[in-house]
Amino acid sequence: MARKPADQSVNREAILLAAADVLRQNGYEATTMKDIAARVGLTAASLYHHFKSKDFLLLSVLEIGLEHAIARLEPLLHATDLPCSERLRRMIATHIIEVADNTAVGAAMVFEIRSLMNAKLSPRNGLTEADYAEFIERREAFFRRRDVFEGLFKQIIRQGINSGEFRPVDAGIVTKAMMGAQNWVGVWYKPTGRLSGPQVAEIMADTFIHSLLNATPQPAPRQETSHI
Amino acid sequence: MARKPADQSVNREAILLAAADVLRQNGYEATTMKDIAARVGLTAASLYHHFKSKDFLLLSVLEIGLEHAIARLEPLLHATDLPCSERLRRMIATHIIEVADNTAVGAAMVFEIRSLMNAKLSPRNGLTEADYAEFIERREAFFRRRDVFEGLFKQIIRQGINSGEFRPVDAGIVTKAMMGAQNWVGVWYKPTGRLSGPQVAEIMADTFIHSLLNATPQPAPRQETSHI
DNA sequence: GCTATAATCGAACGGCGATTTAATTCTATC
DNA sequence: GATAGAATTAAATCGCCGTTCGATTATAGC
Repeated sequence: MARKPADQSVNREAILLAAADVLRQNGYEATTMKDIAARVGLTAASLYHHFKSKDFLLLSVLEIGLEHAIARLEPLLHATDLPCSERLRRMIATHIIEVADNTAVGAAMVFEIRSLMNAKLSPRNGLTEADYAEFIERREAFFRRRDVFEGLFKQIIRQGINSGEFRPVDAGIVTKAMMGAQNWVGVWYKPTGRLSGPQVAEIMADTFIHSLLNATPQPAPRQETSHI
Repeated sequence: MARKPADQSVNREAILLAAADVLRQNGYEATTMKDIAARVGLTAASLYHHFKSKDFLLLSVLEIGLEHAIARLEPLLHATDLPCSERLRRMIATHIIEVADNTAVGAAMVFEIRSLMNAKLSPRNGLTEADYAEFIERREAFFRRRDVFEGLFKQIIRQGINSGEFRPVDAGIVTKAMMGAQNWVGVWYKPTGRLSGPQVAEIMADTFIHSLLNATPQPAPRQETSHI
């Protein structure tokens, strides 16, 4: 009957951050409400004051992560004073730095989407009809936004191809390759590793830009051709 | 007390294939022994005749998938009559075709490694001390083999750089990018999609090869530089 | 201070899933 | 055709997890 004497009021955002972190380590199914609650000094029951269910909590985590990522990338896409290659380079680098910096949200984006799709909820159980409808709606909105996110990269690639700056490639597949490489960073990157986040970002961005440029670029590339 | 009149004797391999398939759809934690058993017309209890535990089952799935992949790639690495670019191209394409063809094993490789690491087993519970030791040992062997797999790609990149065929890049990071892009195929690829597995494989392989080649390649690239 | 509301808690409920057990059926071999 | 071992099963165990509920405490506005 007693209650924790600690400071009250853990806000929604703190819970979401903690959840993202636990989720990255354990995955949705293996993560218990107790785990998440413990990270913010609460009990599992308390979480239900902030979120309707575990599914809604996962959904919220993914939503803020995705919106954050889109918000950072969109301005870069529209920096029309820069050539496509430079815009794309910055987009890739920006996102990778973000993923390396906050692997929680990044990795969650990779791994937990399947859990979201398989979310086994039905109007029965506790959930209200309205709650069920809300979940379905928000989940579909999320997938639409994910397509938007991917579209940011696809757009700039197409633009570069049309302007002749990039060689003609299948923009869809190249985009998928980028997504995979970028997402994967959240899985293997460790802050204690050989390279920093920005360093990794630069190398990867360079790799993809190089794969898109024509064989005869305008500015001479600074590079030795041969060395033992 | 009765028993299924169906054909008896479901062999180990059939179970592993079924498990890989269910695993890809649901993930390790969300997959029940009952799910796997149902795919091969058995009950959950029957699986324990073939595997010591769910953890061992997962481990076995990953082991065969990885060995299969390595076996297909190793010959290509050692085809020294071909230039590095061609060898790498074939390695990438081969693996992507494999992943697209058998998304089960491919996706499992991506997703379930975390479950493997977090496998919450201890000598207590049912597990024997010996069983526990065996699991730990096999798991570490698996991770070593995974490094070998990744090393196949890293090696050929380094070789190409040393021979001057590839431009100097950070082989480690480029390899990670390849791993991410390749693994990701198992997540988004659908046989009913716009492109076939081999088509996807060719485009992706081309993308990465292009990112490695020097600006002045020996054979003239066949490509229009500009088009409206 | 009083009251409404927000935030939290302990405890209990209900279900499900991994695993065990003991029994049953198949299959091959002698 | 008896027997041993392999393969399978139903049923029970045991623990955990999501969720609910009623009660308790903090906080803010009056």
